[in-house]
Parts: sequence; structure tokens; C-alpha cells
Amino acid sequence: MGSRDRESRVRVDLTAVVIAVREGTPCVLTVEASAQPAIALPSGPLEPGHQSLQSGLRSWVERQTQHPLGYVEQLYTFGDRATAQLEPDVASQQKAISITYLALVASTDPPRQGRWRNWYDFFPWEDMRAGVPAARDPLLKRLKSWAGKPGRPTNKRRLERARLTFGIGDAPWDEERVLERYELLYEAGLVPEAFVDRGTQPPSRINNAVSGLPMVSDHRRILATAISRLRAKIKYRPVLFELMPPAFTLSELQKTAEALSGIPLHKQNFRRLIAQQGLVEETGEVAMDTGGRPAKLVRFRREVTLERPAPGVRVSATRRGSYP
Amino acid sequence: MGSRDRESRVRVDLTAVVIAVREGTPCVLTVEASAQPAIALPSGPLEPGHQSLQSGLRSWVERQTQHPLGYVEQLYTFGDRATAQLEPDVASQQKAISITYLALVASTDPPRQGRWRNWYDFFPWEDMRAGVPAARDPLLKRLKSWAGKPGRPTNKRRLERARLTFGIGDAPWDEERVLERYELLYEAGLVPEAFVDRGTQPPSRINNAVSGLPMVSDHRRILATAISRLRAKIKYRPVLFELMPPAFTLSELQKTAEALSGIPLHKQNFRRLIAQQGLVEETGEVAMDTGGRPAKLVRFRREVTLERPAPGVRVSATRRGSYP
DNA sequence: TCAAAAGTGTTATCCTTACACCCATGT
DNA sequence: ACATGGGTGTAAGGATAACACTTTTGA
Repeated sequence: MGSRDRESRVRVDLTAVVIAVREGTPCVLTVEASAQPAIALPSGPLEPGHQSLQSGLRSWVERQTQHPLGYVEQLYTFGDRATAQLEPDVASQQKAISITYLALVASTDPPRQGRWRNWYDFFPWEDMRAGVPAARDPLLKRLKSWAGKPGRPTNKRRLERARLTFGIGDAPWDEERVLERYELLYEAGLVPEAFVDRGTQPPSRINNAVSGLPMVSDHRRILATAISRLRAKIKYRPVLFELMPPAFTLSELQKTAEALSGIPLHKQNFRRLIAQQGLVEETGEVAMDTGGRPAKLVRFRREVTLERPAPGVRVSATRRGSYP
Repeated sequence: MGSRDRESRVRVDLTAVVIAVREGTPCVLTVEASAQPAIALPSGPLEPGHQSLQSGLRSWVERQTQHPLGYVEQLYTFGDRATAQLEPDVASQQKAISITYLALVASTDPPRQGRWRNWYDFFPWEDMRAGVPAARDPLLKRLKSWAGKPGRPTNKRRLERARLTFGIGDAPWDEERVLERYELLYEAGLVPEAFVDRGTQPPSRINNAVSGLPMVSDHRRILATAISRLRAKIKYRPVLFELMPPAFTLSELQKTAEALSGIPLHKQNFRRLIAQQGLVEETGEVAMDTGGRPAKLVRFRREVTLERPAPGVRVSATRRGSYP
């Protein structure tokens, strides 16, 4: 009960990565921050009235958006990097941790505060749907010059890491390694946050179209964590359907899966997989606005959660292998 | 800075599930608790001096055990169930959250404080290595009587859940669903913690040999989370080797994998998988104390982490399918 | 010589991947 | 008629699961 007890209390922030997909564009809900850079994830402190961590998060986000959150899952708990460097007695006054969550919503109506943003604005190198994106080449060049000549062992490790995380040469592109790629770019000083955290000015050569839009604090790292998790999870849990309207076509479903994964998927195999697993059932209606032959409308079969051990959309890319 | 600010500060506990395997027995490090039940996981509050969450955890656990922790990963962050029921102004004074971690160590030397315990003492129904364990039958019987007659829809859902999580009938046994099974038993009032949390006396029919040893607070739930995670993770990450000595035989490795998974593995396929993935290399020596033909000693090839996208021990059970 | 555990070879089966092709609608 | 996207059948390849069998030690 003494002062020692009070010192070990910290502030807890609840941070949400709210995801929606609209016409093939994966969107994340952002708010304006007063600091620089000005983009942030919705976030607020855990308050005494909150019944649980998750309900605290829900009430916080719902204060800012119309739609209540549907699917919510915990992502990771981050200690505060900024205060780690301070003197212990100073740090104890300011210590904070962030418990982060991934939320999925079906609607992309504009929120009261904040706005939806294409998540590839933050990670231009992650969108492989239309082949190699423009940001990739300049990034790989800078990564190589950061790694330096291959002689020294440190450099060799750096090159090897770049090769694996970015799928250079014969290494395959693994769409799930979003966080590893961001962290490599951070270490290499290729994203502005690396300099902001050190208190120095980012060099002018950093270009948002290549390095992606920066976010406040470690929010871009949190977003990378969320994307990694989501890209992995759609393969073994039917979370994809949390992002869909009640009725949809198989093509729309595939578009959504591609938007999240960032790779083009194989049409026939995608359809067969969905059918085989019994993930959807026909509504009996058809969508006439498809441009070609009308598509059957389907809906998610909630029962699969009970039937199958690991129902999910095991994505199989159209193009396999590596990228330059 | 006012009182409102102080109210939203909470105590943060760091809790560790430390795992080791000794001769085919998976062990978890436990300490004595002053409360009832008396078994707890090592745990301590986040302190001002801690540089990061993980280093805080490490220093806490190392205070109690000889060996420093090797592999550490974050598991989950739990809000405090106990305070959720209280009045908000009372709760705010006592609010606490637990950030939990999974740690793997190779040695099973007895710790300074606490002791190693077979984790199946807490989950007797999870050990399928020698066929159907004795605890399974009485548990399933009680589960069925909890679900009641299949007429009502609630009962039907309960039965269906039991069927899936426990692999009854034609449903396959999924060794990863440790947490789901524990939570079902908790809801059904088949583990003492369900009554302790409600402040009532556990009925005398609950038998530790069937329901497993109880732990303090929600520690058994945390352990279940850890086991679920570990059983899943060995399949796609080479974490198994964190539990092995520097040199070991393939049989020892298989014994360890079986201890964690709780199912018997197919010898030939196990060996081929390990070989194919290049997870180990021969040391050139042999172990003569095997009882039969001497076994070649191997060591983990750390390089695979760099080479392969998802190196792990994809366990394939000897016996496939469901259990009564 | 036999038990016990290590270690190998081969085959059947399923799942994944890929290719080629047909169908229904609007213009 | 033809462009556009929806929808289907089927074959090739690889990974997995299961089988039977050989080898090397200690008792």
C-alpha cells in the first residue's frame, strides 16, 4: 500500500486495428493525431468503468465509429519503447503499455471521426496482386546498400535476412512476413519512424510512395502485426466472412481474399476449396451486375465452425515462387 | 494529471509458463501459493526498473530458478476476472492485468524455489499417448449429463461442442484444442476453479485424478493456453529443439514431440520428416545406452531458420481418427 | 539366440496445382 | 456475334500415411 505499490502501476492503452475491405481495397480505420506524423490508430486508455479489456476496446472504438465491432481478437501487448531509455524513477511515472486488438467489420461506411485508408498506402511493397509493385525495386536497392559488401559476417547475415523476408532470388515470397519486412526496413533506416524514435530528422531521400505513409509512435508496427496475423489466419479460420456482406458472390469473396493476402489467387482452386469445405451455401439468388454471366449469390454457413476442425481459405497463389 | 488520471492506472503482473521435458514427461515449473488451491505459476509485478516486459519476466523467473530462460514468447494478456464484478470505484483500486509468457528450457534441474510438475497432472484427459486415458470416460459421462437430453437447442449445442472438442464418435481428436476443452469443463462445473471463482464450495464428487490438479486463480487456464500454443507451434517452427540438449537421438526427439502433443507419432514418418527438412545433422557419435542398437547422435541445425520458410515437426499420429 | 530398439525401402492414397474448356448474360 | 466474367472436368505431380523388413547391440 506504500509508495512502492503505487509506483508499479502503469497506464494501459487499448489500441484497435479495425479492418474492412471495399471493392478489392483493404482498409484500416485511422484517426488524426496531434503529433507528427499525423496518422494514428484509434486508441484510448483502459478506464475504471470497463468490465473487461475487450469491452473497453469496443466502447472506445464505437465512440468514434457508427458500426459496432463484430469480430475482435487480441493481437499483442507492447511495452513502451519510449520510456525504456529513461531513468527508472522517471519512467515509472510515465510507463504505459498498449494492448492491441484486431477487429473486422463488414461495412465501409465513413466513420464519424477518422477515415478509412488503403492499408497498402502504409506498405506499398506488400501488394503483389498486379505483379511486382513499383516500391519494391528502390527498396531492395537501398537494402542492399545498407547490407554493404558481402564480405563481412554481419553483412552476410543482413543480406540473407533480406533475401528471405523479401523473397529475393530463389527464396519464395511469403506474404505472411509483413512484420519481419517492416522491422527489417526499420532497422535499415528506410522508414521515417526509425528516425523519429531516435529523435533525429528523417533524411529527405525517404519517399512516402516507396517507404509508405508513416504513423504515430509504433502504430505502423502494430498494423504490420495485424496484417501478418490476418494473412495467416484466413487460412485456417473462417474470419474472411466477417468482412463480407450477408450475401456475396464467390468472385467477391476471392477479391477480398486477394486484397488481404496481396497475391493473386487461382480461380478454380479457390472455388473448389470453398465448395469442398462447405464454407458457403447458395441463397438461390443471382447478382446481375457482374458484367458477364450472372453470379450465384452465396452466404456463409456458420455451422462449419462446428463441423470442421480448421475451416479456412487456404490460399494458393496463381504465380508461385520468387520475385526479383 | 488529476485523480481521473490516477484511477486509470493498473497493476501489471507478468506470469510465466516455463516448460521442460524430461524422459518423455512434459513438465511445468510451479511455485507454492498461500491461497487455496496452493499451486501457482511463477509470477510477479512489472516493476519500474524493468527495461521491457520480457526482461521484467526474465528477471522475475530467474530470481526463482537457476537456469536463465532461453526461448520466451508472449502468450496472451488477461484482464482480471475477479474485479470485473465489483463496483467500478472499488475495482479501479484493485484492477490488475496479467501478461503471460511461454518459456522453454532444456534442463530439468530442480529450481531453487518451486518444482517441476508433470503437466498431465493438471490435464489428465490430454495424454493420449498410451491410448484412451482413464480420466476420459468419467469426464465424458459427466459432460453428457451436463448437456442433458438432446431435445432442447441449448443442450444440442452443448453436446455438439463436447463432440467436437473431445473428438467423440466420428469427430477427430484435435490435440491442439486444449484450451477449448478446459473451458468446456469449466463451464460444465467439472473443475474446482469454476466454484472457487463463484465463491462456492466445489462438490465432493470432483476427483483430482479425473479433473486434474487445480491451480490458483486462472493459472490453469493460462497453462492450457500455453499447451495449445506449443502443440500448434512445433508444427511450423523449430521450437522443439529449445527443449533438447545439445546432442540427442532421433528417438529422444520423437519422445519429446510425443510428450508435448500427447499422441503417439509414427516412427518412420517422423524420421523422414526430420531428415527431409534438414532440421538436424549427425554429430558422428552414438549413444550406447539405448537398450538396443546404438543410436546416432544428432544436433539441431540452426541454419534451417534461415533456409526454410516454416521448418517444424509436422506430427502425424500413428492412430488416426476418433476416440470413444 | 533372443529381445529391444535403431534404421531403411517401397507402395497406395490423397491433396494440391494447373490446364483447358463450356455457360450465360449485356451490347 | 462477341466480349466478359461465371463456372466445371480432368490429368499430373508431390506430399503423406502405412506397410514390411533389415541391422546392431546387450542379456
